Amino acid sequence: MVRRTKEDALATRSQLLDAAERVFSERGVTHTSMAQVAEAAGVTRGAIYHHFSNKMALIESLMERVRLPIDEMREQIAQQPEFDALVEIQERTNEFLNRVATDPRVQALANILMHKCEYIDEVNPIKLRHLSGRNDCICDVEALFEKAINEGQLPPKVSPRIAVIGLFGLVDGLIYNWLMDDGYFPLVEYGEAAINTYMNGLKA
Amino acid sequence: MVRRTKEDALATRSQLLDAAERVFSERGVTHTSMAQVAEAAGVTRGAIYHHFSNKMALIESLMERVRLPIDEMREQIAQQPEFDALVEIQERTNEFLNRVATDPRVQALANILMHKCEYIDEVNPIKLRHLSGRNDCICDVEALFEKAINEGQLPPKVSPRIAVIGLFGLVDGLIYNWLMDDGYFPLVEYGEAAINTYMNGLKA
DNA sequence: TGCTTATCATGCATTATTGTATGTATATTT
DNA sequence: AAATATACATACAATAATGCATGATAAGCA
Repeated sequence: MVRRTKEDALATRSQLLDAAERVFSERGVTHTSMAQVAEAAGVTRGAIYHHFSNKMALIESLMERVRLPIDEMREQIAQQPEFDALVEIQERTNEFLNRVATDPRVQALANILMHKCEYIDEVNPIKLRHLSGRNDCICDVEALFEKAINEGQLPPKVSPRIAVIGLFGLVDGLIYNWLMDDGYFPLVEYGEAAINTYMNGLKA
Repeated sequence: MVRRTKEDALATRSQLLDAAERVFSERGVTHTSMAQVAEAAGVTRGAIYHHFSNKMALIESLMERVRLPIDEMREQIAQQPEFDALVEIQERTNEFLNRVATDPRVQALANILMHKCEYIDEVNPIKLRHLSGRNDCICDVEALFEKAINEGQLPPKVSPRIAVIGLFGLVDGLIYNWLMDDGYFPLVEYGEAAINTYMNGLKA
């Protein structure tokens, strides 16, 4: 093609990211060549190398694209301090499960991260960023658990640290298994039930 | 080298599998070439291609090597019908966590499966075998949950299906997160606590 | 209006990896 | 003891992917 306008270039960039998201999620990151991404986006490799210096930069941009809405959500939640800490935890996790189950883009990203991407040294920056984002969420929820304990919603013997590690393990594991064998079980229904069970166990 | 005896050949094969396990777990499956596996095993690619037709066959053999002990364990457990279903479930899961945390070979395999291997179409047979093995375990535990419900250890409103999905999600998620950020939390201690919480939640 | 630069396409050289073919020496068989 | 098959090492050809260099065309700007 020829030189397009700036908006067109932005659109091309978006198309490339969309295509990468799809193709990576379908065929795996390292098993997908830049040419295949380009083809899926309807352009040539030249377009990719113009917008992204290499595959890792492409992936980084993919991650950056979802980091923004996540951060927004965290800020938004942080602004409205919730009355009931436990309810907030449950609502957040359920909301998260729902997003994974219904939003195809979130689902594709989760699939890439959990099943279509090898964590090797080269992707360390991406991994670190992912872990850092996770860690922020973990801290949020841990604080909520602490609040719940202080307000007597949970017995004081509960360790907020262990509670949050278990909760995140449960959520991640549910999503991991659900993505691995799609349709094996209804994620939202079973997931909410399992999380409810876990939260009840904390109260006992 | 030269022609060795049959036992030597078997040893070479073992070395190759050991090396593959290590190197795959460290650097990822697709990011590791056959030459690197051979080098780690102290042989050349010729040795690999003599024992395994390609990388997929090598991985399949890796999986086969752990499937045997797992099946043995299942049979062994099946032979001694346990008195207390819930205790058996807990003991099994704790045993599993312990194995992952302490046995470096099990740990390497789990790491490969969860973090160092892209699930693409080509590894479908491996994935299917993995899922089938999982499914057997899931059925075992589901039956145990049913038994626990029938014997009044759990309230009848509990769905054994959902219970087992949640439990496996929890265990897998704990291992997944622990492997992702090694040393982040003590797997056995926190894991047992979280599982205990979950099981208590089922009783409520 | 003319120059510069952004947006891509196309072609090329390099590299890495794979699979196989061949070689070789020894174990195993007859 | 001769023949054969095994257990590898080595060499080679084919493929594919990457990164870059170059080309083309129009947008943005003075």
